[in-house]
Amino acid sequence: MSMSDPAQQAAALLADFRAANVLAADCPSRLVLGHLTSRWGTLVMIVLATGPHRFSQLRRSIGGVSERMLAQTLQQLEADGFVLRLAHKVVPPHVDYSLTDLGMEAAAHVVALSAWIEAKLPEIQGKTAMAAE
Amino acid sequence: MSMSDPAQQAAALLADFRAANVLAADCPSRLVLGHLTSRWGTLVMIVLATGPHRFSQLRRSIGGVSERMLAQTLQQLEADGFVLRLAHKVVPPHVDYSLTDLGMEAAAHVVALSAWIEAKLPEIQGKTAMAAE
DNA sequence: TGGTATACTTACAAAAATGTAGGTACTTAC
DNA sequence: GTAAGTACCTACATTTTTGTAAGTATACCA
Repeated sequence: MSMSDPAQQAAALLADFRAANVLAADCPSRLVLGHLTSRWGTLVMIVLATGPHRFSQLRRSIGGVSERMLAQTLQQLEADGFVLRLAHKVVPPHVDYSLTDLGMEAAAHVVALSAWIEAKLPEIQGKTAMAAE
Repeated sequence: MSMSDPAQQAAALLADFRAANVLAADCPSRLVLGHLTSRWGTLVMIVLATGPHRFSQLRRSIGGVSERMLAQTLQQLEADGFVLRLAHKVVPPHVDYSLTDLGMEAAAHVVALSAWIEAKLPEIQGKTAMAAE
């Protein structure tokens, strides 16, 4: 558990040469991965990949999100630079959400994963059989 | 909120022609997506994508996992047919975990996403600046 | 004889995520 | 004038997730 393990020392040393490593507990990439793979984050990216949406449009598109969670998720994705928020100064409010270039790249991966799952679901469920949860 | 909205009815109708849809709250694909994008599920897939591992080997490779969470995560992934568990009947126990063919396909997407994040982290952090959380 | 290692499971507790309900400010439709 | 729509925020309660510690059975090492 201490740093007397040579294998651990070598791993720590290697980490310095690597920009980021999701396997390291304290690597910032873990946070980003967390945002992109969060319960609602993934779905928001998938919907925005089809084009810009307004807040309530997103809410209606994503089955089960609450306003609170949608707002929170959008803020995280905006902070990471994946989502662009464009508020028109009118009343009632009108806000458009869209993907940045960075967001589009990220979304591509997320969309690919979810599309794969949707396509393979029958096969996956076949194997799962009666396993619960 | 009721089903009197024609747009919602159309969406519901369309869903019947689609095998699976992660945007629907009750679609089973959501569960699978959840397993693959869970905090530890993603990391397990990433490590297993590099080859078979034993339980404690996985535990050491993935910074921060507890035994409890690793065991639970592996069971989910096994139930979905992504991971194969091979227990040798010896004492002390020896169990090998590896990806099934299905698991390798799934892992490819997860690995692509995490690799992209690792590569783009500097750019992402640059945009994030001082945003917390 | 005691400590370490393997691969777990279980009970309990703490932490984190999420939902619910209410409020804001204003406008259009009925 | 009343209800609904817009895009949120805040407080509070509940649910879910996750961690911690202990236990299981056996064998190897000193």
